[in-house]
Amino acid sequence: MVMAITLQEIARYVKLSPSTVSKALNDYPRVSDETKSRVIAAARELGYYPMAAARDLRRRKTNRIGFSFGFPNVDIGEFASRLITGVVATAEKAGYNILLYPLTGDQLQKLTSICKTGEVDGLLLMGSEYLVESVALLRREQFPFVVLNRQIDEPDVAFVTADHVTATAEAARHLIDLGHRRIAYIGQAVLGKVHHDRIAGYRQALQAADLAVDEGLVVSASPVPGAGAQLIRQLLARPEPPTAILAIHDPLAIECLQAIQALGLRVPEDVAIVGSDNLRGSQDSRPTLTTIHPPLAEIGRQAMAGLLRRLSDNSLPPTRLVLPARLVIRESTRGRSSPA
Amino acid sequence: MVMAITLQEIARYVKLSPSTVSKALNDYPRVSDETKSRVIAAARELGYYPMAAARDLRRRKTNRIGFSFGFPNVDIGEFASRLITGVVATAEKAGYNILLYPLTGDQLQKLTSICKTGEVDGLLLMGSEYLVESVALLRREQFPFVVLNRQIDEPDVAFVTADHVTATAEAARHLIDLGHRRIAYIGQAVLGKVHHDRIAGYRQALQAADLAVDEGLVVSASPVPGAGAQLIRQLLARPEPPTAILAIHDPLAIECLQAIQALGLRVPEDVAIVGSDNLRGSQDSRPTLTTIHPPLAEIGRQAMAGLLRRLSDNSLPPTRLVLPARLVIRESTRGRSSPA
DNA sequence: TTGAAAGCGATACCAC
DNA sequence: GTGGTATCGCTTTCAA
Repeated sequence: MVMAITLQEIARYVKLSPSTVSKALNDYPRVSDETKSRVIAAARELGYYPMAAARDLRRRKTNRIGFSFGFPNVDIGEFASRLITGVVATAEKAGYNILLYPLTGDQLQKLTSICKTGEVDGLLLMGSEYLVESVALLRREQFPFVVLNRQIDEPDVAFVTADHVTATAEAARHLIDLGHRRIAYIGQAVLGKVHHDRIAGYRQALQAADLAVDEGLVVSASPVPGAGAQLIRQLLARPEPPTAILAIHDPLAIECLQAIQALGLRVPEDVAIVGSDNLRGSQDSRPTLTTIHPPLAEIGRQAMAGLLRRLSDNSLPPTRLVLPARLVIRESTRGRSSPA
Repeated sequence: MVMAITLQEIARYVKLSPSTVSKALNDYPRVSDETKSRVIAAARELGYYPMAAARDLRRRKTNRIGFSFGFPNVDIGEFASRLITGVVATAEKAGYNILLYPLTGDQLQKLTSICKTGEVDGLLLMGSEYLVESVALLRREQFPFVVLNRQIDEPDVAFVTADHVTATAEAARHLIDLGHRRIAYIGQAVLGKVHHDRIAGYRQALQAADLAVDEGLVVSASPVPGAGAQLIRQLLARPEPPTAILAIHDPLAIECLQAIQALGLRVPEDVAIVGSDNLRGSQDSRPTLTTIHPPLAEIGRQAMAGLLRRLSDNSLPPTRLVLPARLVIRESTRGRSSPA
């Protein structure tokens, strides 16, 4: 890697002091137009780019934002990549770059180090098992951060998420409108708040329709393959089996769907099913899957924008956003139609 | 963000010079064990983490690796995220972090700046429209990099990719073994070398089976939705329509599959179809999709490992790896079976 | 084995 | 409007 040009050399080249050159390049107010253009020309000519480390050290600012996520537990699946896509788009426009922080091992220690090394100016935090402790830590360190896809109670914590409660209620109501009376909810307790939000939405819709909640129909699957299929078999073996299933995310929904079909039942005629997240697979399954679509890229964009706002003026109130999620109705509830 | 502890303060605290403290923390040879442990204890006690910018400046090394990708053209879909997952896993173990570089606008200028700002020690380059120019530029700058998922001719350029030629030949042979004689190839010319590699594999398999290549069956779709369906209709309207399709990637294959079904034909009975990349959707389609599985996470791991090797000793020969891709046979060629 | 001092490359304060 | 100089926090000779 060939030695790069420094600001000093530009200064010598144009016969000006380094400080003036710096000012010219950084568009300071009191530099003559002529000087400015001469310096800029020289910089371009010599192929000058300021060395990041030196600049960061002096400015105490890196123009980098961290994106943290559980790993390999959470890993960079389609879900995270949709978030990142939005994050990157907004960051890019503002001249920021994204540094990936997989949180393995001692997550809290990792976070501490992120705060103290000053490698990034702020952090986007994806829900992990230690979200509560992580939030507490970052708050204590007064490190700028925004939580992705989780709602946080503490009023000074910034977050951007989808409205899981309302979306789930809407999904349940959709099923109720179709005549379903025994609707099961299959969640994953490991998903924490999202899990509870969905249950809340589920209850809300049933109550609004004057339907009693059968607690035996509200279940949690462990996050291992096959757990959903197992639960489906148990649910459908009940004396009064459900006629519809709400699953906490699409892969689980598709696993359920296939388990239902394996039992010789038809979807949606015998059992209807709704997933969540609108992952690619939900369009490709047969029947295609009705699912909740959370605007993940938009969550990423808004979270990034909120973080940038906070960095530019930390007296601004924290960004606390619950974006609407919409229900995408497909064949798994509505009945088959001709392929789209 | 609360002011962090510096090495100076540790030094004062343990009544040693900053240089000694630095050496103790960085595990230098000639520091007494007692001093070392005292310093380490103090650092832990005071919650010291070295400031990244200062360290990077002095060391001329950041322990960061860039991951560049076309954006939004390429964007961070499932494909890129599988690569990144491997990259991150390997980087993490070696104490490196990944910085995302979406290449928008003037890609070559972006690359130049990546080289010269010294923000990262090396670069993983995902194929983009300007891959050839990008490679030339990085070579000229003598910046350490490895190309992902593309084979590069210049012998000193490092890359890690899957064997598209052999994999495509294997897929074609699979179809031939099933009795197919008129096999179409639907690619996307924008994918450059991969596109040509697949065609080469396709020809190779046909020739090996003494089948003539009907050039009318080798087509390229533009990368817009619906382009594949359009081509399918044209191909199937020919006097001698193909009985099997090789598509360059799964989304295109699924689009074709659905277009075939929309014409009232059955897959695989009337037309068989093979995709590539083994994306999630390929398991969920009906029928499920036979597809080529490139070991993307492994490509990411190997590329990262190769880059690290090069950074530790740049006299080592460049990592040039073509990893085997395997054919995953599912219902779209084999015929339906009971759901897995 | 420890310490003093130089310096990495930029920015920012304060004179002029 | 321009320049001198200190400084950001750390590593790294070199001398003791």
